[in-house]
Amino acid sequence: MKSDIPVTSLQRLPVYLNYLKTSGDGDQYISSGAIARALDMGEVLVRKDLAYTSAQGRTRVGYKREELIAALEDYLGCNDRKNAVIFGAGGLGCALLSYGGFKNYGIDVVAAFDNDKNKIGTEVDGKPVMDAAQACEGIAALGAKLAVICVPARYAQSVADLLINCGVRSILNFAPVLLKVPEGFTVRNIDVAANLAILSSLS
Amino acid sequence: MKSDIPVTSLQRLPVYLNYLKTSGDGDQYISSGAIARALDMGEVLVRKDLAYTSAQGRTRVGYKREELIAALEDYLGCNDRKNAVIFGAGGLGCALLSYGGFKNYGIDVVAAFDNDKNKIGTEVDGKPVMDAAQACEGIAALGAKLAVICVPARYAQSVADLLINCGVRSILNFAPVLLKVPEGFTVRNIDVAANLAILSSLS
DNA sequence: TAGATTGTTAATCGATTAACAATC
DNA sequence: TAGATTGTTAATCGATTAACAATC
Repeated sequence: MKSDIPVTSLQRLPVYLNYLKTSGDGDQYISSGAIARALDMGEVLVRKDLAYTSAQGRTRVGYKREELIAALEDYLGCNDRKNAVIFGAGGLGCALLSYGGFKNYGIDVVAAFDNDKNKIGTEVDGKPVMDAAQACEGIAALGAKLAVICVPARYAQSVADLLINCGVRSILNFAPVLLKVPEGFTVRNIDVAANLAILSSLS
Repeated sequence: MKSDIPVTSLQRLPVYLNYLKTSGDGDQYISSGAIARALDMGEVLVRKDLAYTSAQGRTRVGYKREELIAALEDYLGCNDRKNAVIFGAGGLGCALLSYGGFKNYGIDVVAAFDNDKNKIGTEVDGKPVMDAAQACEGIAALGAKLAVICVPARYAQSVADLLINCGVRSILNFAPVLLKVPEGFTVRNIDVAANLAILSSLS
């Protein structure tokens, strides 16, 4: 969709958005310099990043706060409703089912899938845990194009294959394995344990 | 500790390690080219990354699998036992308390802290949820230098301030805010919702 | 030996930063 | 007007890739 923006820039846009949404100091305008200082970045970088969106700065005053938020939300697709499903209703999967933060980005996490008989049929935060064996029908019915993999590493690739088959386009993968997906599909990985290990190596 | 390695390289080391640990095909040796193909990377990059560790390749045959794993584990500090605590015993915090993946990196998640009276005194996977008001004593007693912040965004900075004060050196932060910490302390951020939003922007 | 592989030096590429003209 | 700010072009920096000598 946004093929021209570097991923590094794209990754910073939610940071700007979060900052802007939580830092209203009453002023209608905010400059790239003020954002840069608050987030400890270069101000040119901020302007470059913001230039990928439809945001228009005004010389002398900066960006209109409200417009900038709207431009970021628009660029990040926060106004498009998208359904996401979770695969694996363990601790992490259930935590994500009830996490409220996705709605800021227009994402509804609508269901989880699992193959544990004891979990199937239950609800978490009003969202159903469904039978993994019926995942394809479920995903199709829900129109989900986004999925989050929260199963143990050894099952992750087969879950990914299934998801790809069911019409999911993008996968957020918490399992510590590299998933192979066909051209045109997208995966992002979050390895929590590795992140903590990296952190501890750095200090 | 490892101030000379680029963070980009450091971030790939756990990927190599996971791959090596799960891909034993019986062969005693593995080449950088084989790793590169499996992980879809350049082979020179793999060799450069591995060269930061104590791994020694052998011309003609590649790296001895076992030695390479050992070198990566050593470099990443998997053999040093480190205690970590979780701040915030909500869904995510509890999921991390019972997540087994940290032990691969020598990290023991030993306790969580919360200020909810109903949670204090309970256990999750045999690990205690303790009173946030006693966090400093607890962290000192446990000798934890690593912490994971799983509280709502508006509390994250004050929790970080507390942690810094209690002797924590490194923080993994799941709250979507930029934490300010003094020089010499390290923070890594994981914003799950933003990751899903980025993913959906990419497709 | 010929071929496969490492490890290193040089070249390229991409992202960040610096410089600066334009604007109000 | 002078000063502050944007947006863009040029320079720098760092990471990745290409080239290649050394090795067995």
